[in-house]
Amino acid sequence: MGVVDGKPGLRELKKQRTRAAISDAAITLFLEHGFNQVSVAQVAEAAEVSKRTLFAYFPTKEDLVVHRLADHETEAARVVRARPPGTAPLTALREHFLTGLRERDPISGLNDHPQVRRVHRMILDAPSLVARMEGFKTGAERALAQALQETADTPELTARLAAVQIVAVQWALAQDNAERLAYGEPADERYAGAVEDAEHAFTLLENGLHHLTPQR
Amino acid sequence: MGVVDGKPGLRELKKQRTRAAISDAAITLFLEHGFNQVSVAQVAEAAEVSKRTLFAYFPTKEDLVVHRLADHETEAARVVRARPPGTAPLTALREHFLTGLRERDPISGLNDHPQVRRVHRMILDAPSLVARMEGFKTGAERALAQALQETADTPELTARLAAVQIVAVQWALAQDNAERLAYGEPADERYAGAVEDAEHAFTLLENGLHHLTPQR
DNA sequence: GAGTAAATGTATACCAGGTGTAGAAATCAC
DNA sequence: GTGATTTCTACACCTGGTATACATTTACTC
Repeated sequence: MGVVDGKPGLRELKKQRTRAAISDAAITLFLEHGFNQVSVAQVAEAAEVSKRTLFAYFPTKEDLVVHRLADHETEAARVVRARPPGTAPLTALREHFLTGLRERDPISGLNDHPQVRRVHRMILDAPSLVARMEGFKTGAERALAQALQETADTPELTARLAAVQIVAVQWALAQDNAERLAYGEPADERYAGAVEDAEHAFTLLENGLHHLTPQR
Repeated sequence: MGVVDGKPGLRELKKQRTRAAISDAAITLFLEHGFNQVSVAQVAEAAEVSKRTLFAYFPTKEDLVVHRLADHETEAARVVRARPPGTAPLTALREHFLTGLRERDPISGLNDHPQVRRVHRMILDAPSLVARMEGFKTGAERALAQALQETADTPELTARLAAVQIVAVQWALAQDNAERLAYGEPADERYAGAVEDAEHAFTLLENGLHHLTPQR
């Protein structure tokens, strides 16, 4: 029953294999023809599995894509929890984001490998997938809020407010990078600007928006 | 063709009437039995219209509900654009939000009329409707970013970052209020706390998160 | 006021995502 | 092996949404 079972068993093994086969078939087909252009029946056929079985492994068509990104949902929360003692949450998060940029982590929007870009394009072209990504943000907010509350001794409301701000900003930064890469800018060329933007964004988070001038 | 036409015409009139009939039938049925428990065919029948006609007026089932909230998508942007000269965007938005609380605007989450609460419950119970609301947030962010950029002489990135933070915070405040009301707290009783929370949130937006202690 | 083009509504059939059911087949424990 | 349990499958079905082809209504022109 547990995730890591002492007795893998033939059953568990086949399950994992089937799951991987379905997921692989799905990604391959989706990348080739587009998410909306491929039916779940086609995916099931390609994976040599019945439609019903497919839905036993992935409750919705969208899950065939997004299950691979599930880990990222709690990433910010984990970073906050794992920060070294004496470090402010925002500092740890900024450091982590900058590391992501440096390593071209796809989540930072700064990875221009064709594979990654094709995945990105596939998601943007399918409204239902975009909606699921939005849902991810909500999950990330909740997890981060809890992490802040528990590890930074922050009141519930403040934790929630901080969490939604942070998640929104990180998301915006990543989207901005991805958008520029989609326009053809190479990642290495964008890197310096991405770092600058990230620094600016985290500074804004720390110091607030009072610089917004009243000028009209 | 224009929204306000000198010649309403019988055609236009009937169209509006049909549209209203469909929308009313939908809301009534959805509130009574739940969004997912009512099929569009039932709505069409209740409105004495064919299914195809229904979809000519509302492109998706969700639109039967959310078309009534479409105005709110650009509300924050309008507030920023309409602020008196010499006023900071955040000041205008805070003022507007507080006014919403005072007037128990449903968008502030502080309206406990049974109708409003039932609508709220209906939305929360239907994942596809929740997803649509998330989409609203995205639209609100975009509109607000543009308003900030155009009226506050803010760089594009800063405007976007500020916009996502502001929208996220307002949404969180409203959700928090709505949640408490859903738990039975009367709006009048919650009012003072809601104002306090809003003030706190906007202060946080203005002054930043540097108060988040590193304490572990 | 009659005739006609355009817009609107309808019936019907269809596609895709997703579920319920009952039973076949594989796996496991003994 | 045998029996119980899980997993898979085939099949039928429901619902949201679209395509087509046709009927009806409205509005404009003369």
